Amino acid sequence: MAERPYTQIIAQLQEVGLRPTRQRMGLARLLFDAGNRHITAEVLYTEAKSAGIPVSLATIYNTLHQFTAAGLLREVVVEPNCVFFDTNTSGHHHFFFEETGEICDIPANEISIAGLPSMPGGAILSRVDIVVRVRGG
Amino acid sequence: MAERPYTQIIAQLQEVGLRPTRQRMGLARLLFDAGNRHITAEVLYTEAKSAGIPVSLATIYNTLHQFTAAGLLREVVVEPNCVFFDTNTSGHHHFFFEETGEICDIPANEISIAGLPSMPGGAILSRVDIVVRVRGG
DNA sequence: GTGTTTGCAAAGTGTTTGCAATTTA
DNA sequence: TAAATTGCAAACACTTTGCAAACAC
Repeated sequence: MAERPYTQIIAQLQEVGLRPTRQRMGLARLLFDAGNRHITAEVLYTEAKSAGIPVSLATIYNTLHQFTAAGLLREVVVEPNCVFFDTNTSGHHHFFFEETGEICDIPANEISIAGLPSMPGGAILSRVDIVVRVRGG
Repeated sequence: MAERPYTQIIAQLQEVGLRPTRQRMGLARLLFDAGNRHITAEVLYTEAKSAGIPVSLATIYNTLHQFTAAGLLREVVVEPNCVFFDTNTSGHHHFFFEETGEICDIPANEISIAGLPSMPGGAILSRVDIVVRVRGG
């Protein structure tokens, strides 16, 4: 996969109101230039280190939350103490492999909800998360 | 609501292979004698204290996990650092109120999945969790 | 220059563990 | 009495915070 030009990464960050700092650009490249990813803070930190991006764990957390708030990432929580950040922010759902603790996307056309429940008085639908938990495979 | 006789609580615990200790019986009463509940470890600890059940937080965690393993409870994880234990273990789903951090049951007949995805090679379906996230209400 | 971002190390949160004392059967 | 259970306090993993130095504009 060819690297995106820096100008494009800079534009992506500026569009959501984030200054294109060295750390954010490096992390954006790791996150968004390799197809859909489901990554934890620790793993991203390790990857950043091996990629030679000078960054601290605190900044990893800051950046992941800023990217999430900006709509570049989606947070996926399946198990206690296991938070993934998903680079696919479009409506889709996940398989969760109970043995390995990993998740993967369910193709959008392979699942849907029949009959959304009526919202409890006055509530507004925000999002529907479906997790299909599987063993083995 | 009339209290269940102790014999019934003892039987319930023995059925799943747990010794009916003072702590487990007290917690079982708090958990199961008040309809469907979605409770956190901390809240159960507080309730146990006010109910005069002599119990430590470590035992709360042990007991919740033992009850879950025994099928008396179901663990529901929606947000990082927010684990609920649900006394309703039959197949059903949840609303999550983003502002208050609370959850509540979705009546079973009000939601269902159209078209389960094909399992990734060799995997066996364990469970499907649906969380309908709402704001306000 | 001014305001934002970063890194460090410390603090925080929720949960688990090790082990001696207690309780159950 | 033997085995299971409990409580305490310490350890733990993960995440957040405070503040000074570095950086972007």
